[in-house]
Amino acid sequence: MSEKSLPKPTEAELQLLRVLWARGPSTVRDIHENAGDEKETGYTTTLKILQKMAEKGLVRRDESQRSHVYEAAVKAEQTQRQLVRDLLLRAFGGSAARLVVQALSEKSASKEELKEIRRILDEMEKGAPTTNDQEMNGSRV
Amino acid sequence: MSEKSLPKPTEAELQLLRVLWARGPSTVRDIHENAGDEKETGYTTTLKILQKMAEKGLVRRDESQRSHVYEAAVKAEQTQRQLVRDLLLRAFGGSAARLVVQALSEKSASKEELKEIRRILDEMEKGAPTTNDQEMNGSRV
DNA sequence: CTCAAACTACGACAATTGTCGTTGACATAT
DNA sequence: ATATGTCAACGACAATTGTCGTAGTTTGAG
Repeated sequence: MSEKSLPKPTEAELQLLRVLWARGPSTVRDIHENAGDEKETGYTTTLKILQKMAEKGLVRRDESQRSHVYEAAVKAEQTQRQLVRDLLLRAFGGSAARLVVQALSEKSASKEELKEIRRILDEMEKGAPTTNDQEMNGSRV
Repeated sequence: MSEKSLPKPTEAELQLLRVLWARGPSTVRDIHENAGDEKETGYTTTLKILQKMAEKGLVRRDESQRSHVYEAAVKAEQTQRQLVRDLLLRAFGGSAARLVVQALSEKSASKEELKEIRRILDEMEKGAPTTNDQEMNGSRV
């Protein structure tokens, strides 16, 4: 029922995953051109990282066309949860509350977001009493 | 007034920082013996990492004694904020709300924590409108 | 005084990551 | 059909990280 926890993506890998999550299946060139915010890097660099990711199982590759088409093999929410859990244990001693505080301390505290978070808290107290493994939302990263 | 954003600590470094935050200034041996939850590692490994951290400015070293005494040069909250900001940008497109949702989805959602978070939300909407640089709590990580 | 234990410093090493350059296969426009 | 451009696949490489082993020094016990 659940994929056996794939390796934590590295920074460069995560950047490419973000492109794939946003665009859906794409060619290397498309990924490369859409990934280049931070630092400009060569085409073959992107290619190689994608190949590594395919080996690791982070992406799937369709080789039926000359230009291979890559697709994310992990869901955004799944990966985000993995990263948050990691940070939670590694830096916050498992206290979600502390992590949330720091997250909210980041300028981001827009009124809409605060409202959204309250809504989620409400749902949370009502709905799932203990664990919650639901999938909940839909894409957009 | 503000330290010029030191490098993001690596995993091993963060583990040692956690010990320093919890214990205060300590000798290498103390740090080594208290850090060894996950994986057992040699004494010199811990020593070397601390030396690297001193070079980077993550810790301060008191060499006045034969057994040098190390002390965290970065505050827990400061580092946590840095890590959260990093994750926020890197994996959540800057949306704190989404990060919070994932954080809360981690089993950790104890009633006390939820309550605590609500309290913080309240304070947040009332008090500091924009930034908040207060120190707020006391150690324990 | 002598010898063992504890400590720091230093160098070596494998693994990982990100980055390119080159090569050879294809495709396409002229 | 030839030349130009695109693409995947390698191999090479520097930098970083975590891990030890060893050497040399200092401390302290007997």
